[in-house]
Amino acid sequence: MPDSPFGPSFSMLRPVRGGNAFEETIEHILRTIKLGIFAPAEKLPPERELAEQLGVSRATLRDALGELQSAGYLEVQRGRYGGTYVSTTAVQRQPDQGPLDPAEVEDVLLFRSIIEPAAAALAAKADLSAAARRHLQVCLSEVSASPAVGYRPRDARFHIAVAELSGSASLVGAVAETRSRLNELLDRIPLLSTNLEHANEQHTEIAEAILRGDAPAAERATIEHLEGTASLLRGFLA
Amino acid sequence: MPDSPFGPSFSMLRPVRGGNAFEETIEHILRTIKLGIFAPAEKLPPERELAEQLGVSRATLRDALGELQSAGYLEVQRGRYGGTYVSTTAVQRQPDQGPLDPAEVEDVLLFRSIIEPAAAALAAKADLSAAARRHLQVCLSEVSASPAVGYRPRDARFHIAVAELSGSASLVGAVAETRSRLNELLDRIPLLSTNLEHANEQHTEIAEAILRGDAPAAERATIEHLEGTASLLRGFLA
DNA sequence: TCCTAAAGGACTGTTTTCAGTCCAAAGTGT
DNA sequence: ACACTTTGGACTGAAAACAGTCCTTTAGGA
Repeated sequence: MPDSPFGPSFSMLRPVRGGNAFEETIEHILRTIKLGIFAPAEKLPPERELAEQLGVSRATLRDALGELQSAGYLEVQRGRYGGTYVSTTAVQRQPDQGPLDPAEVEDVLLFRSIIEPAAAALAAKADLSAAARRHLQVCLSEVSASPAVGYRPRDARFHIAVAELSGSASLVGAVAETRSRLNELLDRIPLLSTNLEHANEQHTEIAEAILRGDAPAAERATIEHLEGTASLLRGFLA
Repeated sequence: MPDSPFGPSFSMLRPVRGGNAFEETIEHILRTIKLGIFAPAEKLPPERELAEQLGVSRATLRDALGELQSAGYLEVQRGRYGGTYVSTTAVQRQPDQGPLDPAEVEDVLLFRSIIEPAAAALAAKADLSAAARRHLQVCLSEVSASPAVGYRPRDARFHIAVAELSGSASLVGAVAETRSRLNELLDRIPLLSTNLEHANEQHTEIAEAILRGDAPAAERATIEHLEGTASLLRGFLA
């Protein structure tokens, strides 16, 4: 079995784990915030519960929460009916002005262009409950009404909502994970308001196609929408 | 933001890590063997190197290797030019006769039906090097020539090879991971030799379509091939 | 024949992570 | 007012995982 460009390497040299539990926990929570899974002012589960869900000890979780708190992402209230809340005053993110890695950009865009249209098509084919339809509409209206500040998490939330309607847990995971990688890249380029308008129109088109059960249209609209992000991102490669 | 069927739950309650480093390492190495990434009689990298690649300490890695050794998966030779080798005498796997989880079966099959045809189509569109073409042919001939014992790893290897030709690292990862989940399911049902013949024909069809750059044919052949596995597996759900 | 290099084997002390326990704060209801 | 409950906060001892060091085996070459 040759080793040069193929061979064992690719899946073997991959680290078994991302890092230590402390850092991984910070990353994980930060990601859920940036993906809009926890919106500002929303309450996280109690520490004991969250620790169990994340599979880390409460001590480790608390270290992570403490870090995020002092970084301004979380606010904590003690006592009964207290808890940990996502900070409403969005953390001022200074654009991470590292250069974009072209290979990473292409990889994310390509993978995304495979799974997201498929998710949209599946969602359109699915037999959606009333709650599901409402969920999509809520996410759509929230992203449409969003100002530039705080747009990205709501955008991500919408795309994940589409994946959720597909009914495939693996797809949801893949879309969320890929979106997270995409966010890292988008954080390095400016947010243009003309893009937002286009995006909002396309989001509406996708949602409508899904709600009326038109799978090909949902797929096509998603492909078009992704192309917008793709060319935007590619434009900043040069 | 409602919580009932959607909401935060899905990505938050996911454990940050799979378990302890020791068990994760065992799982990881075992998976690479079952995926055919390391073939029997093949030598693993030296412990020091492997430990670094996997991101675990050498002590932990050694614990895992020791476990796999006493389980019969690995054989160890000391001294210069020694090393850790994949056991040639395949471990007699008693069929894990737990019942199949229908939700898991459907999830794996659905996700697979999205990414593998896409990977095949991309591979066909790609501008393949001579080494790449040869790699695919080698994997094809190895799986075609394989007896029933040891078929699964070579089958997996072929599918992963296709994904590798797509040139998308994320796709390779997704295919490998999904295949690993599929293997768990396939281990619970018997291996029928008529299926092998069909599978071999379809593998050939896929490989030929890719090599002549016929993306639609590669995609179609892959879809057909996956349907075979899908109906086989669904047949055992009842 | 002996030396050397490359590999696995074994040990040690430190850091991280854990499970478990108890404390402190702050609403709610009687 | 008071007790109760739910939450975060703090501590402790044990276990896991780590990095680093040294030992042992073995084949090839001087």
